[in-house]
Amino acid sequence: MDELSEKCTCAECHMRTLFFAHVSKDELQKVCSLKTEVAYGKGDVIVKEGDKIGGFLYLQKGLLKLSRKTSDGRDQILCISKPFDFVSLLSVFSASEFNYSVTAISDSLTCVLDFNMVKDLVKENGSFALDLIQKLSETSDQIILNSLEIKRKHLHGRVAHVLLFFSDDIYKSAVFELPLSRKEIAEYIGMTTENVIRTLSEFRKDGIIGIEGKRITIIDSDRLHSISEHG
Amino acid sequence: MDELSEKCTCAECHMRTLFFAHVSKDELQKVCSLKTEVAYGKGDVIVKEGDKIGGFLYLQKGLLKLSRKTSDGRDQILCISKPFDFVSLLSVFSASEFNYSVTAISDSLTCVLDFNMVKDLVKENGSFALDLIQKLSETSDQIILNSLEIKRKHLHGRVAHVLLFFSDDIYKSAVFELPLSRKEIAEYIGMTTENVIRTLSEFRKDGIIGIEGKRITIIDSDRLHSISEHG
DNA sequence: CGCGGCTTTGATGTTCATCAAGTAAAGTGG
DNA sequence: CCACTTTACTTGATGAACATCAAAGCCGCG
Repeated sequence: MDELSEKCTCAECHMRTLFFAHVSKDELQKVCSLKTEVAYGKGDVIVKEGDKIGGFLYLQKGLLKLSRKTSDGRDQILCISKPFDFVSLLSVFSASEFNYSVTAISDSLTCVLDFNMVKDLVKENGSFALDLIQKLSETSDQIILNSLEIKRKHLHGRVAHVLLFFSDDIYKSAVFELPLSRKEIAEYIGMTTENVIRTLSEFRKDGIIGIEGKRITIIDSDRLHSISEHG
Repeated sequence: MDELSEKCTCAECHMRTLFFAHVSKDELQKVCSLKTEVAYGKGDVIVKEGDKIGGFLYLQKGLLKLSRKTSDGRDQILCISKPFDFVSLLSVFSASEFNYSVTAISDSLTCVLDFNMVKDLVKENGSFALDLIQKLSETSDQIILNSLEIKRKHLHGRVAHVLLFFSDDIYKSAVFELPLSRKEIAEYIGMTTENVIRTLSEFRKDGIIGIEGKRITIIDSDRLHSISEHG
């Protein structure tokens, strides 16, 4: 118990309420006894596409990107993941290797649990199994829906979409530091770097946003929402 | 037992090996006792976006499309689902309403289980829970990966991709009847109907495929694979 | 300090959506 | 069963959206 709370404050871990709501103290202790916390700096690769799936990965703090390499050597970003949101649940249960790479796009803290422990917990605790299924389902729903939304929009709409994602969903502030390079934004929404930059510049010229390097200020949020929605 | 095998031959149901591998005869009987089989004709709407999630739906025979309406009134098809593949697992566990519509694109037979029964089974049978999680995970992985593949391709590659999907994955034959209209293909791969037709015509002129209405013949499969892969 | 990667802008060409117009096929009501 | 309507399919012409190419400034880092 003491040892547990020394390693990390599992007792106060947000995972407990969200993910382990139906897990007893004893069960939690068992799972947490074999956990490892790892800190990553911005840009660090946490998982590489094709890596053997070892542990069950959970994001405590920070931001990650999930990406894969296309057969012609370019990168595609499938989603940006924040704590609570996606627990790198993708393909953990369906494959023996990761289908995607995971990279920290801001300083991050992960918690790695023993995969077999988690599997045992699923087997033994039906309520936890249901919670896990729900979380997994939500995660994929979100990715699929988001991907369809981006697909249906034109360049301007897509860039607006990304800006609003960071402003509304991640930072909850009109001013924020973009954690992605222009190139990464392009990889995320499926366009070229040049056109991302061009579109951002146009938004600036039209007084919709302010840009100082990576620092973005949303000036006319209504307008940006309208562009995101109707092109 | 007799009654069970009269309703449908649950004992031989393919679901049993794939999905219910770790479910006992008694458990299976309990779940199957409350099942309903429903047949649908081509074009029939099985589930409409926004419908309350009632049962746990499983495809026994046929082909379905999953689609949603965009805010500007167009349709987007997210995936084509065949038996075994996607068990309309999407959003069943994460939402109270369906996020997508489900429509039969060929004559189909579905099996509807009581959702609470399935949930109980998850709670009581840990091995089934793991099987379900794996299936769910595979399904979403497939959709996400497929969506990324389509996204990275140009028109020609996308059309080739769809043709090969039906030829290689679904019908396993060089000759087949397209179950989708040109318009639906367009909705699936994110382009206009006109350009789908134009691209098909070009493939025909180049001697890559044969077209008689909905009947497609893959003549030069290698070439089509190459187009799908490298544009 | 110089090299490589990120950023920016402009010019150019390609890809693709849109518009228009016509044919074929399939359902509908008298 | 046939005229009628609607829906699916097809082709061409045009312009808009977007990628590509080119060139230069900027910044961090060894």
